[in-house]
Amino acid sequence: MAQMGRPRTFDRQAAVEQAMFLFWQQGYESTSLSQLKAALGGGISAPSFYAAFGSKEALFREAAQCYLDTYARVTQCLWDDALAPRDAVELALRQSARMQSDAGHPPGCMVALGCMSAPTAEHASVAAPLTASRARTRAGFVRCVERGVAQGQLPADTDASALGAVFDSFLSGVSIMARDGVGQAVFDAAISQLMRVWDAQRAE
Amino acid sequence: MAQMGRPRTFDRQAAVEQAMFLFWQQGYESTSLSQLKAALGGGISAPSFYAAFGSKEALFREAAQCYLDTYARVTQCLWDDALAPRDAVELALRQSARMQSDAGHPPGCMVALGCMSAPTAEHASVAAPLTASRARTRAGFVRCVERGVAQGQLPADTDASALGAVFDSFLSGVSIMARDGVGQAVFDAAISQLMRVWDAQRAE
DNA sequence: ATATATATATACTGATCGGTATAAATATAG
DNA sequence: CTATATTTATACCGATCAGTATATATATAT
Repeated sequence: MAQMGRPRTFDRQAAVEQAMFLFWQQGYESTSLSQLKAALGGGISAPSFYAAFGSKEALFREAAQCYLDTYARVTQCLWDDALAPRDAVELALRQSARMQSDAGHPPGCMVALGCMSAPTAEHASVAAPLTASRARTRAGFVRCVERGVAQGQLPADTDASALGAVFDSFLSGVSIMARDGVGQAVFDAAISQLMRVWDAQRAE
Repeated sequence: MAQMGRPRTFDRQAAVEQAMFLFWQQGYESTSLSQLKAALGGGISAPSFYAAFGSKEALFREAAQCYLDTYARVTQCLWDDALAPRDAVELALRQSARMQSDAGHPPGCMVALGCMSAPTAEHASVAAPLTASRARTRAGFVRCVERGVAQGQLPADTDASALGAVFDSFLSGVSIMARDGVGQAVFDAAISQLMRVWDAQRAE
């Protein structure tokens, strides 16, 4: 049977997505309830907001999870053992750089930029899911390097955490460059250069 | 002759530095006047604040300039023609990564993290000096690559903007990793790996 | 001493912050 | 129909936001 009570007049999931775009653009603390209420569902009232989402913090958590379930999937290939590890790294970099440069949403990656989303001590815990996601991606790069070693494509004395950090730091930096208006073509050419770090390690 | 009128009871330059640390940690929008008043000179009143600095925005500009004149100098070597271009790039990376990891101030780089310091449209212009500094550093990396080409250390068909973007994006990413607690030793090892991008380009 | 200049302390401003109390509107369940 | 469940609209809450008016304190200039 369907839901009892008066039905809401806006699409809840669409509203979460609109909130995600606002938080993606401005971060948690700099996005006000007024902005959210004005944007969600074309404008909703305060009681509708709290009835639907509970609080600003709860909505941010939903919006962050929405991002992780969609846009953030571009780096999921780092955990795909069916891919050669070098291919997985390159694919993650290219897919993420392309996503971050796409029109239709704020530039950069909400997870990377989220390290400044809730910078005061008071709200630090709000951005914890984003912090965890950054750690996961970092571990994914390291894991690919370790797979490269295990499969004999990289020498046994390879410093996996250092090589993983090279790829991860580059990718985090793409968010800042994308915010500054650097375009996708530059990222693609840069990734081609960056992959030589892997190949140089291999040749030794 | 000395200053007329009642002397202020706090060190103005020290207060600018304390404000710089707060803005560095939290960004422009997330740092409140209450926090600034409580921190500056061990606690000052609102009229003292406005008499000394004019406004929150004016103080941020001073704090940003203070950063640019001190901590941000680590990348100045990118413009030093007395250095071999490859050495200049490596020195900028190592000096910046070390500075960003230093205790005694917030982790990461205020310029890089400043891309989320004033994320709303209302205050976007406040962070303009930081945006300009990022563009300058980016141009510095490209310039070093171009010097490498001009001096015959890199082939003539080198894509300077792509290679420059590799170094710049990596360095921007260091700010995010430093915020996440990654230590300086990892950065140093990563930089050694990253410099192979230059060497691989040279070998062709 | 008086005038001038600057900084201070106390108190306050309107606007916005995130969030809520109350009650009317609109659906289903029986 | 009535009872129940849920969303809505209007109005409001105390707290904090960045910033200021007024008057007092403390220095130099003459």
